[in-house]
Amino acid sequence: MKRVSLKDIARLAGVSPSTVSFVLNGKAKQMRISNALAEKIIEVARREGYHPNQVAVSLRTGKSNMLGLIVESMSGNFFASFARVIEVEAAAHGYKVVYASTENQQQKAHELVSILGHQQVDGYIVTPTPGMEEDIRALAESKKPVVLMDSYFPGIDVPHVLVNNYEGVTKGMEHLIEKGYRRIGFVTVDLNLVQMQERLKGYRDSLQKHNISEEHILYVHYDFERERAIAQVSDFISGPPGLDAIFFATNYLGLLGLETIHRLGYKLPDNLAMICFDDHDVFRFYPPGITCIRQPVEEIAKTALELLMSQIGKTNGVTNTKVEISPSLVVRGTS
Amino acid sequence: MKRVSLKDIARLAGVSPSTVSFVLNGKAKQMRISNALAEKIIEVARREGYHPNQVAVSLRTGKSNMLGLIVESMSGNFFASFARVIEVEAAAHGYKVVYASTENQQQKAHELVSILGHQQVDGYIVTPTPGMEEDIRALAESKKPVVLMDSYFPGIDVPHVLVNNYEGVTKGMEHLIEKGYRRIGFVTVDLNLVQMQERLKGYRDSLQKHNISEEHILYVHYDFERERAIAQVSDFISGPPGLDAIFFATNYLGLLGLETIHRLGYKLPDNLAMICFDDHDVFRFYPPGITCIRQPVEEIAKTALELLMSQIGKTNGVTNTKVEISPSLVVRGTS
DNA sequence: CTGAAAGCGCTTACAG
DNA sequence: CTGAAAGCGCTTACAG
Repeated sequence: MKRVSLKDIARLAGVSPSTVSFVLNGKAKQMRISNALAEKIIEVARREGYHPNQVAVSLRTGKSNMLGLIVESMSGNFFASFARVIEVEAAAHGYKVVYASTENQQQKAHELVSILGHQQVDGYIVTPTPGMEEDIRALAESKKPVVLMDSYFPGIDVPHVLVNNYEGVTKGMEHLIEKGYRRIGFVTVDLNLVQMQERLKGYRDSLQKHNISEEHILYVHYDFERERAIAQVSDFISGPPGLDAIFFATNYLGLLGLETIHRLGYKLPDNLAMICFDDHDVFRFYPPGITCIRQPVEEIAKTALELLMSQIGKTNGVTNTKVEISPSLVVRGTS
Repeated sequence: MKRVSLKDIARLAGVSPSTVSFVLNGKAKQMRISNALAEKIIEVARREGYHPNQVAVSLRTGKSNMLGLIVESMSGNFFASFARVIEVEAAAHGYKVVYASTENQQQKAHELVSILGHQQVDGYIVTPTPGMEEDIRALAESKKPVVLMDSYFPGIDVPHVLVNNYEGVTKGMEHLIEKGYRRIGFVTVDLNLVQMQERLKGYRDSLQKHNISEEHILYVHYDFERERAIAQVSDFISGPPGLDAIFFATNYLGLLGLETIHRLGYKLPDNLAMICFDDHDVFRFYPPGITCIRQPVEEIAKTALELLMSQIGKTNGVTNTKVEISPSLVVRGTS
């Protein structure tokens, strides 16, 4: 049951460990080792079921072949989809992924430092929360490969990839306006995040572009209880001024909208249109007919990983790259 | 920007690396190192921001302080909740968690072997799928700490923890019967999994116990397209024999039920009751009034981790332990 | 073409 | 009480 080591293979093949290492790492040619010998070594390794001890490799090379994925929360469909894509893509590059969720302010710093401190990962993909600014800065300054996603810090030069929030909202607004809606409410959250600002701007610019002067914005408080938020949303939907469409600026807000629909017994004000900026996959829980601005998670994830890989590849510092992915408009059909 | 090593600390403190190692690993007493010296060393380490290189520790000790969590799918609320609990609990024991999802048959074996082969994790928590039987057996035979959850293989002696499926279904059935429902349909999946068998048995035994002879079972085919499944479920709900209650045996089936509700425009047959074996958290997407048998994810996760830790602790072989957690009945209210 | 040797950063018997 | 030394399993200059 003992694991076979490189040395074992060397002994079995009658060569030195160095030779085995060269062959198994594809440097046979380069080291001008005869084909016959190389094949023999490979055969022995295969037969004995040899797998290099990655821990030893890591210690020796200083690379762990692991990536750290730090997200806000592990419960949530967005994370789930995201993580899966990252995992698959990373595997294609020969990397494994270690996850950490920040959940709350305190822990996040700890997690970061802990993983970082032990230098066990070769790079990071992070969904930053407002409190992480300094951690990210530290990471960037120590020249660690990092990619931010879903948000970023305007003051820090780190590559980031996110959905084009502005475009998403304007797309949705165009859709509504084209269908004749005019009294369009916008439900957002009172958090000072850059992506929220962009979404709000999209709403306002769209109205302005079409000469609609009525602006109806509901700011849901960041950390109210759910019930209170639902009450707010419910009032917003049902009360004056008699909106004919509602735009939910986030996934979570859309869910509050869904709950409101439930509460109202699925009896919405006549023809009320609902549209929502969707993370991912919550979509399918909405009733048919609801429109969503879908975040292209797969694309975001893939892009983030590419960005990270290119950083790891060159190792010579990090350039600030911003990639914005276009979201698409999807109408919840009956399938 | 160079990381400080143990040797650096030793030099700075004017002692040998061994002494530093002893002190930092809490073996000062045991090695009868003077308090003064120990404190000095600790102070130097703190000041220099020393963190041991875990890779080196792993190589030397043969322990990685990492756990492998292998699940069927990373997208899904069950995984998300589960993973979070495991992560937190593992951290409390000083372990990190590496995730891998099997998604499909081919990859799973690969993943397993790959992680296992590189001996990078100290133990495994696995949600087994039918095809993994041999992998699990191999793991168990090599005396690796493993805990199965959510399912298990009757033929393999590996500790496992799962919800008490039988109890869950009977609980739900009692609930329905008590409320006067008699024509209760059971929607299940035609997969030969031990937990499905137990759920079905719970349904049948409950009927029998109350002398209800009408058995209405819908077997939804394991890998049909979604539309076809929905059609089946829809027929089952609306068609003869005029069921007055439906029991969905899994989370996924419950979602098909939800979709059916959507399709029917929320107009269910009069007073039709729906009950569903819920993984986790999908619950909140259902309309109010629906009853769920809730899997206590947190408890399952914690138990699984405890089981794993105790195995890792003693290292002397694995005993077959089965832990069944009681699920609870929850009615989706308006909050 | 191939091997002996150093070294990645630790831990831990072993010898004072 | 404390230090010198071996060794975990690899990779990679270096020397033939």
